[in-house]
Amino acid sequence: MNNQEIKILLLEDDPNLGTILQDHLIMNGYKVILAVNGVEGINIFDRDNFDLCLVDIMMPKMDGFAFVEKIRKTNSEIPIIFLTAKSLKEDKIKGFQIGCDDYITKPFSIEELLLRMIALLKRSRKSQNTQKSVYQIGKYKFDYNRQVLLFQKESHKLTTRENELLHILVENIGNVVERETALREIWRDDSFFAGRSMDVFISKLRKQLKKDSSIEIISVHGRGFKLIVSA
Amino acid sequence: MNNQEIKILLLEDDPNLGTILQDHLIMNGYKVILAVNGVEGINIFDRDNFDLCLVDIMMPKMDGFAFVEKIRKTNSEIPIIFLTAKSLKEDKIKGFQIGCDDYITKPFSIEELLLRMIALLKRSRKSQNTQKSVYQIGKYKFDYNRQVLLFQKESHKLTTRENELLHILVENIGNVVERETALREIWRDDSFFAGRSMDVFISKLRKQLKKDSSIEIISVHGRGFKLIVSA
DNA sequence: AAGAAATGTTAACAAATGTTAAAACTGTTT
DNA sequence: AAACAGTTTTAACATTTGTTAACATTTCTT
Repeated sequence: MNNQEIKILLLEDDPNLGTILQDHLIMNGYKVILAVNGVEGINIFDRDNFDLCLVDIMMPKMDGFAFVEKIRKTNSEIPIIFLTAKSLKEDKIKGFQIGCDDYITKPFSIEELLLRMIALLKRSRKSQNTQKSVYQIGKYKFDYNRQVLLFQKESHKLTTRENELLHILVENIGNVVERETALREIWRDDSFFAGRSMDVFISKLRKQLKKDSSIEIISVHGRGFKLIVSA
Repeated sequence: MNNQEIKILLLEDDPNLGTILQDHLIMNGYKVILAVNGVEGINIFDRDNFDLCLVDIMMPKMDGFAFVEKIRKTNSEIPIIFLTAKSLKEDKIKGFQIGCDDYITKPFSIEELLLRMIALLKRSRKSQNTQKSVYQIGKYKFDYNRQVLLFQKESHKLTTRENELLHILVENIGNVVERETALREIWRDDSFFAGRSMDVFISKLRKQLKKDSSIEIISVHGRGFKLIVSA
């Protein structure tokens, strides 16, 4: 799939920022429709088929939250990135995030926005594929879709976090998974506490993979973790 | 590695679908050999060196599973994508997946197939990189991936910094590693203090390599360090 | 030879990670 | 609404790792 086919709905009431963003995104190969408030956004959204929404929260007539609330009723899948002013409480945004969502605080660089868009699009495309993915990890089998870890004949259920974390590790087997990358992808939040939470799950995974001593989750100080399976 | 070098064995008994797939894949730069059943597949597979197999499950003479079972006996690494009819139980396929495998349900788009192929090829190439990282340093063995230093039967864990520093030294064994090079690569910072930190780790490595007196980390005043193993 | 700069070494401290358990949260049942 | 079972987060404490400071020694410069 190519960028040229990806259609973005951009909701931004500030005409300056709006057109600048639109220009940059178009330069990067996306199709972008700009709406200046929630009401207009809804109309446009219903008439077309978008792959991603960029939504400013503070807008006249209908704000970002109201907009998202509306479209979520008919479409629970489309990834949304909120554009927020710094002042806004993070709590509120987090409460609003559903499924494939993320948020980014103004002012932000266009590069950062692009990175997050790519991550979200990749993820949402993945989730469309109902199939896929049994991995061999040493003597274990890991079934990502079913969230189970198999050792010989014994199967063990993984929790959501365990499953996601093991998935990102195994997808990058032999390579370092940066803390920040994992936190962004799984926790959508790279705060201090999210980081500690991740450490807890690393510890849990290590326990669950203990039956094969050739498997190790190595911590790379200051960067992250890497999963290795030695010969 | 380039697409032009990637050789694919395609097993598909339906001549229509078979040649369509072959054409599309060739247009995308792959080399593709088409076989119409398992028996023929085995013969071709044994005579050549493929990077990926696309295997239809339902085939006359020898079906996809039987084919894979055969080739897995001699080659446990090559990635395989099963092409399956919708009716088939997912259980059976999943049970079959080992290591770098995936499957895709007919009908599928060529784009989706290409995406999965790329993902698998990337992963299998990575797992190749994972393996070669053990260096002999005098009487020691140094395993960069596992971050361990082995002397006779005793293994000693290295910290991340020790590991990185020893790695850059051993990769340039006999040659000077410039201070600045190491600092930029490992510390990502060539300030005064980072430099002192590096000196500390050089000191630590010297201690850990003391058991073999033919190993030396020589300091080259004003430039950096070099690792040498005499005789 | 004397002073300056670079390196060697050790130890104190700061920061990151490992681990366990309690608290908070979620969804479900009663 | 209370009780619950399962999951995740937060807190606390232990341990490991990395940085900085201090002082010793070596090397270079003049």
